[in-house]
Amino acid sequence: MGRTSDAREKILTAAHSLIELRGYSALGVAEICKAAGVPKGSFYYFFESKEALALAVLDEHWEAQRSDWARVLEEDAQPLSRLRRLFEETEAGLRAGQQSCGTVSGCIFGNLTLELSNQTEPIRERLQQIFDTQVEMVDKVIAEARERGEVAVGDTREAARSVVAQLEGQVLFAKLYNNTQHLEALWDNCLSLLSARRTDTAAVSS
Amino acid sequence: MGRTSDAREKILTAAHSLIELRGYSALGVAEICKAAGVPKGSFYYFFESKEALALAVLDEHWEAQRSDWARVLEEDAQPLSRLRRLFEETEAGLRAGQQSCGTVSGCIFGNLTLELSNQTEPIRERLQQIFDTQVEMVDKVIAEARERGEVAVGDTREAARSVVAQLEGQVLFAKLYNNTQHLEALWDNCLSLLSARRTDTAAVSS
DNA sequence: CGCAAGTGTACGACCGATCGTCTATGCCGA
DNA sequence: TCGGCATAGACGATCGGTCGTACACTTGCG
Repeated sequence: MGRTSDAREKILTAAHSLIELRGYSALGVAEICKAAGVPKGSFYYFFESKEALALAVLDEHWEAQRSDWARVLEEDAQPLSRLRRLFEETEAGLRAGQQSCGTVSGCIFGNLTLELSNQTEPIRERLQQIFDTQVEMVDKVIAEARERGEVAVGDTREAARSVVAQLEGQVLFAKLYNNTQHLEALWDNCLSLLSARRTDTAAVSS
Repeated sequence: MGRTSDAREKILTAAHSLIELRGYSALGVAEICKAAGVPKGSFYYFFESKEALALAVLDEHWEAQRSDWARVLEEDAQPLSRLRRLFEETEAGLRAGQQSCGTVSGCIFGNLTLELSNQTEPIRERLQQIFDTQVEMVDKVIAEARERGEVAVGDTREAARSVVAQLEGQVLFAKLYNNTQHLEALWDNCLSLLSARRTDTAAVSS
């Protein structure tokens, strides 16, 4: 018997945009079903629980975003160029989202991290895996750039973590002010984070 | 005059730690009252609504944090030294919170920003004011450092925003991994963000 | 000084709505 | 007719919020 209903996909799609827009806890199953045009009674046929839906949304969206990131970061170009393109595409994506729904919804992974990582262990674990992979993807590019002598960082992993942290922090601001303008600083800041430190830091050590 | 009660303060205290721990939407008024040891019926005598409580918690916590920041940032020391102390104290505060409740609760402002800034306009406005002030306080120190020739940034305001963004991003990671270790990178990253950019960026411009 | 009226504080019970979840059953293709 | 996909409806619990009232304390009159 093949599947005869696309209800699961409709729920996933609706849940994705609603969670992005309104978060997880403030969202009801009934509201998701209504937005998806699926009877509420069907929800628990397709998903074990509301939490299972959240995990499915995370998986689906991460799979899409990961392939986007991979496409950009594994291009045939200079490593730093690829990194720059990543920021440009991220910024463009957030702008597009703002255009379509009037509001900067931010990064769904960051949003759910701050909302749920201390609430449910399964979601925290999934988010950890996602950010681990994000950092690792950036790490590889930074390491490549370092081999070519384009950046001079000690610990590429830590540098990658800082770059992703900067990204999440700026996206937080973009959401708070509903303004994508400051995201333009991302690339410059990334370059700064990857620059060799000036050695006069001893002047301000305690 | 009628009876006096410390219920309002008890509610504020309990709400503060519970919101920090579990967020806003997932939290019920009844749960807050139970933790505070205050009858639920009293809640709406002291607060107009759950949202008004959240605003009061934000105000109270920001007032405390702002005086902490002011104390550190207006010390009689080199500007960069003061900035460094700010990070050290922030890290220490997060560590202390982790010790006391077993979990890194992160920054309550960042948490509520991602959870609520697209939900309720009053809370968004308050959070905007808070982060505006945070950025401004950092801005002043950076400007001072620039006057002394210790950093070479173009737009001190934008630099301050990036520093605060880096802070929020790293705190997000600390919460996600329940690990304050990586917060040690904050000071180095701050220095990087405030360093003059190497001028070979043209090599990777598109 | 004593005591009741008046005033504002504090609170338990309860509201309709909605929460996430489940079970009994309809329905359709094979 | 049969089997399993899909659904309607309702479950108990909890949601944010309201309301009537008992209490504590001041005040003013006798």
